[in-house]
Amino acid sequence: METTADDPAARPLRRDAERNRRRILDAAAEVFADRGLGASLDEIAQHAEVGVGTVYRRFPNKETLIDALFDDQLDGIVAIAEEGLAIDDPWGGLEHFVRSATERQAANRGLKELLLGARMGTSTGCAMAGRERIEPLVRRLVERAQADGSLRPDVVTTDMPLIQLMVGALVDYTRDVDPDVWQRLFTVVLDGLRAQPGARTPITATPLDDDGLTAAMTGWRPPRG
Amino acid sequence: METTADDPAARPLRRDAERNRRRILDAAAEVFADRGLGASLDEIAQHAEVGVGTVYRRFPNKETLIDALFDDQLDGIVAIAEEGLAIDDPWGGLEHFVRSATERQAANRGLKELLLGARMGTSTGCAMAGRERIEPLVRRLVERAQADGSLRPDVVTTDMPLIQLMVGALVDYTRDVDPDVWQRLFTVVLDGLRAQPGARTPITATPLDDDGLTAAMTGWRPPRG
DNA sequence: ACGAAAGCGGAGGCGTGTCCTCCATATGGA
DNA sequence: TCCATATGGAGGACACGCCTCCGCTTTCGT
Repeated sequence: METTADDPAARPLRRDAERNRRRILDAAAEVFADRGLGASLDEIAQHAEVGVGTVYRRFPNKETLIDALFDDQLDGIVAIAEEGLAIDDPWGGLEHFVRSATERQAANRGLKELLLGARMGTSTGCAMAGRERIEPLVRRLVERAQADGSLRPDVVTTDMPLIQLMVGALVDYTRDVDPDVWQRLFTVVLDGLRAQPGARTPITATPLDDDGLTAAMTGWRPPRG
Repeated sequence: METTADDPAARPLRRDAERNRRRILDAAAEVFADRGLGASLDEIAQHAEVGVGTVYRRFPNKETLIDALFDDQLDGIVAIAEEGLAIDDPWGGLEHFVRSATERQAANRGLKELLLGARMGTSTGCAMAGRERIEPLVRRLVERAQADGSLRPDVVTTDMPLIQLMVGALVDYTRDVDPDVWQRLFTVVLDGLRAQPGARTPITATPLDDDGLTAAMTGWRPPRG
């Protein structure tokens, strides 16, 4: 019980091994975040300045590594939903969740892929568990905002992940050109979700110019999984 | 000038060759439409009940085949934009364009990829040309609807392709489970685009249930290009 | 200080999947 | 008939990803 509650009969790792373990974890976090889960372990090893063999010694396969990395990332999303529920204003709570969750997915391609189930045959299992934890919270956020009359009554809980998906695609598409444009359309979507369309929320992010659009269309690293 | 204005000094193809050419074109249209441009020529050959060699005899490479196929598909999109401009009501015109174009992309994955520039290194060149023809028409649709006070003034022309992209991603994600769910969120987006949010447009398509959502998340053939 | 145990790197095996070529064989049509 | 034209599909060339293997290095308890 000296390390953590990780492995019952586990001697602590040798100092160099522990150091490399961290390097790998850090590198993997970085690489998965901006390349997606399709990133190869070779790529991660290189980024960690470590041999592939070392990666495989510590994490028997890619899935294990992903699980190790994203468990707490998923907790982060759950926490966001809980924060949303803690906000008194139902619409504010819902908006907080959708916006913050999207921001996090904008910053982390791997997380997005995990949440939306794209990529990876068996989806690493831990993703499923995460989604199951999130779903009831979102349901409550939605119902609360509808009861309150701020969210249009004809949307349902399952529409929310689809919105995340849409905006997530936009994020992937534009991130290299301008990491903030997605907020423009996000505002539009949010306005479309309101039950009482009092006023439009002003769009603040600057739009893409023609060159930017062309750049987004042509320069586009396919995800691969 | 007996075939069409295809090749200046071209003898007509032998009857069997011509027949196969059609088979290939038809098969390619079908396969690209529902698998995306990433579909392999082997796959197309098989679907056309023809050897791969035959495909390559007629179309020296994949790009040529794609160009041959999608030139008029792009014309179709241009035509939709023109129809939109022919409609008196500016909002109606814009909506006609966005909705119809999206429908077409929903029915044709290859077309979507071509228009949005995902996939294919050089994008086949003809895609660029197509986009350049479409852009000014869309610009006019947008400006007209804004002058008229029906489209919110803070969106710009370059936002339109981004909307197509978002909804297109949704379409890809859900098509196998329920080909119509995308219309739900499309309605939301459209409502968010209106300048005067008089009333919400009712959402008509039925939502995904939990199982449907799970199915969409797990069963997901990656595009590959 | 020293030796065994733990760890390391990265070349390379294996599998997969694509584009495209090649050539023995078949077919259309003058 | 006869040959230019066309066919099919095995397989070459290549790229890429996951993961293993093993000779060498480092750590750490004694």
